[in-house]
Formats: sequence, structure tokens, C-alpha cells
Amino acid sequence: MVSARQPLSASVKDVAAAAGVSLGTVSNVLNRPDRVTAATRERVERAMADLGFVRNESARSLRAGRTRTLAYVMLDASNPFFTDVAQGIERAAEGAEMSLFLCNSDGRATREATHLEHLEQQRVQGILITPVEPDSSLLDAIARRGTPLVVVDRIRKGGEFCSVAVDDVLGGRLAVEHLIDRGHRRVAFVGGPLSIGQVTDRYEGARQAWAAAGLPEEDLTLLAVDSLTAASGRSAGERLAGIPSGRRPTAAFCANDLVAFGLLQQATSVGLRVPDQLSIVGYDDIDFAAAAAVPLTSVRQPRQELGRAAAELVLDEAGNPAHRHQQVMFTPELVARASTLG
Amino acid sequence: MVSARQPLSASVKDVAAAAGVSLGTVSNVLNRPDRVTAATRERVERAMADLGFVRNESARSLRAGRTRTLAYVMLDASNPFFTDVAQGIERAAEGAEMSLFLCNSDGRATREATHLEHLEQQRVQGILITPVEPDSSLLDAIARRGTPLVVVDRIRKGGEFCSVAVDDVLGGRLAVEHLIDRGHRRVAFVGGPLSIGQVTDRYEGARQAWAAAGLPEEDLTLLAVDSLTAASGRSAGERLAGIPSGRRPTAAFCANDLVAFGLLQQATSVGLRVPDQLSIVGYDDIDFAAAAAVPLTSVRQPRQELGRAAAELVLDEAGNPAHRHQQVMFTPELVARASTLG
DNA sequence: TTGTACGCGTTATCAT
DNA sequence: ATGATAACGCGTACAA
Repeated sequence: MVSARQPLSASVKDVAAAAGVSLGTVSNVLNRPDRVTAATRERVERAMADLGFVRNESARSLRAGRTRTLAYVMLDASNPFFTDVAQGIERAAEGAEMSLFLCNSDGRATREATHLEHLEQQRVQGILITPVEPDSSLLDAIARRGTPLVVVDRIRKGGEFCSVAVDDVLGGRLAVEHLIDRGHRRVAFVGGPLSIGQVTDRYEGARQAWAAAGLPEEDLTLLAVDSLTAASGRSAGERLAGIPSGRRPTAAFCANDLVAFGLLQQATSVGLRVPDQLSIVGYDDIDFAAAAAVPLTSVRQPRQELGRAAAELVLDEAGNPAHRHQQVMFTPELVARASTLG
Repeated sequence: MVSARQPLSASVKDVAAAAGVSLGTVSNVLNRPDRVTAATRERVERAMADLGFVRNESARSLRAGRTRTLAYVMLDASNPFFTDVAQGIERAAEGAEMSLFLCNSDGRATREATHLEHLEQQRVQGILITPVEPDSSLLDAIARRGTPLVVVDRIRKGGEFCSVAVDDVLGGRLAVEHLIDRGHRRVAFVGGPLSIGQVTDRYEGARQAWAAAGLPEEDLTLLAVDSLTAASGRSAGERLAGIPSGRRPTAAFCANDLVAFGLLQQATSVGLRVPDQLSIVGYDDIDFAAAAAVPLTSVRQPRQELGRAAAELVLDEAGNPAHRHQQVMFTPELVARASTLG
């Protein structure tokens, strides 16, 4: 016989009363089942089921001084790159018997701050974050106050925390070297805002490759957009299409795949053939890249590994007194597809 | 002067001591700032900053009996459909000054159960969930024990909770009516597993449209796949391509866009022209659909609205004693693109 | 094996 | 504005 809804949740005390045992016995059933006889244990478990008893995690962690949860504050939950990173974290968390909470800052510093504040107050075991602004003192403050924190997808040397990232300068170099190899001599870098480190690093790599090939600086143009979204890519496409074909870049290197998607869409819709008239390189190699209108050449990052490595670092910091902060750097890899292979 | 790392977080008691005031005053500074003079308030705030004081949410919510967080347990965080739903929820949560935690069950009932258990123990204000199995008694049990719960993207009549969804039967009908209108007389439904309600509903709608048009039942074939992913779509594509062209369906209606993407990829790679030799309709109209190799005809669901509506229902249940459970059904809409427009 | 008493950090109440 | 105190639910030493 199942009872109806009972909004007030029962406590160990209620369970004890219902089972006709002492409070301590109930606690033992929960935490050291071996110390209690099978008969009474069953009676207690029965009472718990009847009353709909649910352990109060607040009380537990207040008592214990810590929780069993990790959190990942994502920069953009609608970008598959970050959900893949999150999946890597989830796997690692699961292995360590932790739950993982995902928060989405959606690129807004205010929302990020709110989430961080809540997480710190919750005393989560560790925070993973791809921050809006990695140099924010907020991050240092949190780390200094004692919550293990790892920055994902950005390196911050000399910080009070670990970070894991992929070498974005190298990634940018790979992309543009590829374009140079394919014969392009006028290239646009499409990305922004430049306040985002990933963007500046990839741009920097592009410039390095350009300079190393001895090409004139002014032929690597910057097409700035204000967010790394498909919408921005489309607006960049409009601007690009507006340039007379004699001066127009023959290739675009986009700061991420979403931008590349938007650019591809817009270019196609105004009749610019990809890759014949415009080659495109994206970044991240999200799963959709291969299924794009023209399968997208992209710079692949080890997304799941990034997440896993980050999770291992927080867990180490949380559990290992001898923990030392470290910066882990992964290596990207170019995946050539039709969008650059005329 | 900022102090070094201090793993032990300070409590209100420590702050009171440091500021030379009583514990009650610190509490007042935190909760009723007006009841304390500016001078002492400043002194207390100063002490809090110096000590790196962080409110302990466990103690707070133990005392208050409830938290200020909602949670959404996603079925598949890597599917943009669900992240869009999550964004709708996030907006609503933000408006109600709640934080939102995202959990990913990744389609696994065990992980889902773990997350639900943790959330219930945390006494979150409400749980939103797109369940692996909506008929699971787990959901009823949670609702019955008092945590407001809303099922998203599934309707469950007569349950002890609210649900919001989109009319999948109608969606399936729209998709297949469109194909029939375009002249198709052999169509494949690609989806699975059939244990997923969304899949069976869309299939059911497809069959209704087929029957209504008086077409022979055997010409609407079922191509079962075991997950709603691009990989499954590719494997379905292989099977489809293996059918002699005389008997091969001229169109495929896929249970979601990811499957459609995979199918499109595979079909293209074996030289099957879309839409000439194979038309494709997807489902969800995720943002990538329009940017696909062949822009994808798809059944659009109001994703953000779905999330917002669900969030409003949990919030109502959490705050309004007169709350009545309800089932909200949205209407889908067909968006025709090149993948069906020869 | 079982029962009791205390403390975790916060908030609220009550006098002072 | 302060000080003292009870309560939230749980875990655990310690006593029975």
C-alpha cells in the first residue's frame, strides 16, 4: 500500500519512531549496515520506504564539510564543442563516483559570476570552467578560498589553478599553412571578438604561418565578428561577398566551426561556390563539420580528452594533498575535407 | 593585503570575532542590511572579505528547508534540440532568480537514476527531465515524495506531475503528408528504438498520413535503428542504398535531424543524389539543419518555448499551493527545404 | 547491538 | 545593536 503525496519529507527521526528503534540505529542502517541485525535492518528499511524517506544532502554535507559533486561552467552549451568536453568530464566524474552539474554562462560574465557564486556556496568538490574572461580575478579568488578550480580550453600560466587547453597558435598555423599549400595568396581570418583568447591565439598562429611563408602582411585580412556563432558567420559572408572578386580573399579561416557554417551558408546563398571561389577552414571539427553543405576542413581538438584531463586535475587537487598546479597542452590536428579541396 | 590560500572556510562566527561584533549582527548584515548601521556594516563586510567568507549553502538550505535551484536532466546533451530546450529553461530560471543545474543522462537509465537520486537528496526546488523511460515509476515516486517534477518532451496523462511536449503524431503526419504531396509513393521511416515514445508517435503520425492517403501499408517501410544519432543514420543509409533502385523508397522520414544528417552523409557518399533519388525529412529543425550538405526539410518544434513552459510549471508547482498538474502540448510545423524540393 | 548527546553553519527569536 | 539560544537533519563518538 503506497501512501499519497506527503510534501514534508521524513527525517531519520521519523523513521526511527516508525520503526520503533532509536535514531542511531537508523543512522547505522544507512552508514554501517553490518552493525545492525538483519531483522531490525529490514524493519528500518521498510519504514524508510513507507515514509518516503530521502537523505537530506544539505545536512549530510554540512556535517561532512564537503559534497560529492563537480561542476562544469560552460561557455556555450549550444556549441557541440563544449558538450563534447562536458561528456569527457562526465565520464571521469562518473568513474570517481561524483555527480556532475553543468552550468551554462552563455558567454555572459554576469551569469557566469552568479553560477560561480552558487557553486562556491554549495561547497562543490571542484569547479571546471571555460571562462568568459580567463584573467578575471574572480577565478583566482575562488581558487584562493579553497575550491579546486580548473580552467578548460585556456592556459593561464602562473595562476593559482590548473588549466588544460589545446595549442591554438599551432592550430591557427596548421589551418593557414594548409591554405598556403593549396595555393591561396589572399586569406581572411574570420573571428572575434578579439578579447577572446582562443580567437587571438588562432589569429596569431595564422599570422605566423603567413609571415613564415614570406607573404605580404596585408593579404591576410581580419574580418572581425562579434560572436562565435553561425549568425556572425553569415554577416561576415555578406561583407566578404561585397568585396570585388579581384581583391576578395580566396579563402577564409574561421575561428570556429559555427562561424564557418554561417559563412558557408551565406556564401552559397549568394552564389559563391565553395571551394572554387571561396575555400573555408573551420575550427573544432565538431561532428556536424563533416555533414556540412560542403564538408568542412577543420582543425580538430581532442575534446573528450580535454574534459577528462581537466576532471582528473580537479579530482587530484581535491584529494591529493601533494597536488601541484599544472598546465596541460594538447595538440590539434588538421582534417582536410571538401571545403578546401578544389 | 590579500592573504594566501586558506582551505578552511570561515564561518559567520569567525567573521563576528574578526569584526568584533556579535554573531547575530553578522547575520543581519547578510539578511537585513537595513537593521545595522553603516559603520558596523562596513566593518563586517571588511572582515568577510579579509577572511574570504563564503556563505555555506548547505547550512542555509538545511535551515530554510529548501534550495534556490532547479535542475534539468537532459536525455542527450550533445543533441542541439535539448540544449535549446535547456536554454529556454535557463531563461525562465534566471527570471525567477534560481540557478539551473544541467545533468546529462546520456540516454542511460542508470546515470539518470543516479542524478535523480542526488537531486532529490539535494532538495532542489524542482526537477525537469526528459526521461529515458517516461513510464518509470521512479518519476512518480519522486513526485509523490514532494519534489516538483515536470516531464519535458513527453506527455504522461494521469501521472502525478506536469508534462509539456510537442504533438509528435501531428509532426509525423506533417512530414509524410509533405512527402506524399511531393509525389512519393514509397517512403521509409528511419528511427528507433521503438521503445522511445517520440519515435513511435512520429511513426504513428506517418502511418496515419499514409493510410489517410489510401496508400498501401507495405509501401511505408520501417527502417529501425538503435539510437537517434548520426552514426545510426549512416548505417540506415547503407541498408537503404543496398535496396535495388526499383524497390527502394524514394524518400525517408527520419525520427530526428541527427539521423537525417547521417543518412544524408551516407547517401551522398555512395552517390545517391538528394533529393532527386532520395528525399529526406528530418525532425527538430535544429540550427544545423539549414546548413546541411543539402539543407534539410524538417519538422520544427518550439524548443525554447518548450523549456520555458516547463520551467513555469515547476515554478508554479513549487510556489503555488493551488497548483494543478497539467499537460501542455505544442504544435509542430514543417519547414520545407532543398532535401525534399527537387 | 542500541540509545544519547553533541556539533556542523545559518537563521530567527528573545531578551537585554 | 548585542548576546544567548533553539532549530534544521545527519553522523558519530561514547555510554549503556
